[in-house]
Amino acid sequence: MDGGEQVMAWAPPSVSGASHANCPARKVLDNVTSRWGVWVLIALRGGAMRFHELRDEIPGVSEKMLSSTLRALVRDGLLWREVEPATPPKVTYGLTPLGVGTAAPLSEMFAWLRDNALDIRATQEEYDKAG
Amino acid sequence: MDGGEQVMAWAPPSVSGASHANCPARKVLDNVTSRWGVWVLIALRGGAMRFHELRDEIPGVSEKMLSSTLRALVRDGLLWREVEPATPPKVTYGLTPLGVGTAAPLSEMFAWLRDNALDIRATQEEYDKAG
DNA sequence: CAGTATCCTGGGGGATACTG
DNA sequence: CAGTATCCCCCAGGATACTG
Repeated sequence: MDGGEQVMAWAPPSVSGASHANCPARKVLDNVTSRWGVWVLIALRGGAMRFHELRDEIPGVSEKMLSSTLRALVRDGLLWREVEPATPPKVTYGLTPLGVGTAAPLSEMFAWLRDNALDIRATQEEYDKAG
Repeated sequence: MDGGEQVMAWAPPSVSGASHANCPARKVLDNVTSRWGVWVLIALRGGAMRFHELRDEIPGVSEKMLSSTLRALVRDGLLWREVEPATPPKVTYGLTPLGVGTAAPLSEMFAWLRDNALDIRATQEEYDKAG
């Protein structure tokens, strides 16, 4: 995808208790929290899906972006990809154990946000009014 | 920030069990999972911080991006902002209850990724080798 | 069906300078 | 200290077309 890797030996002082000394997880986090990565992970919690099923399930995603998002997540080991040789071809994507552990808190966070949508709206309007 | 709002009345069929019918949380999710939003939320779990403390705590962030990230998260109600009138000025940011509930799973996910960093690296190299 | 290939644009985001 | 203002670049990502 890039080849430049860029592990970013960032060694932060501490980052408030989290203490993530060396951080190769950073790039992965970027993939996970990428525009479409979030939705792919959440969507696949319901079970493995095929390419076009995912596309149809995730509103607004283009095939190009879905494709590259999937590739990145497979590379990170969060997703598996299975090709069934046939015509027409049949390709299935699903969460690996690593992906399950990642998707779970993500889904939890999304649910939290969704459940508090009304509060959020209110706060936003307040903020905009009182600019 | 934009004024265009764009609530995206997306009404997806289901998105695998999550069933997030209407989704104003989407924009918020974008803010949360934005390049720097993640790190701000995680950093503030350790307690409230001042602007420059945050800047120093989050490697690579520019003041411009930190500023706009903070503004967005305050607007969403995930952060509070307190100004202590003085010279020099003193401004503090912290997690609201809403922010705590958001940052918790986020932090959990990050920890999971960090704990599995070695597996991830291995999978990536495997992937790259086997093109 | 499951993708690539190609072209193109908007705005995310860095660098720098300035202000209350 | 805590930001804004300005300039500008780059690439994430959309549209469209094509292939095994």
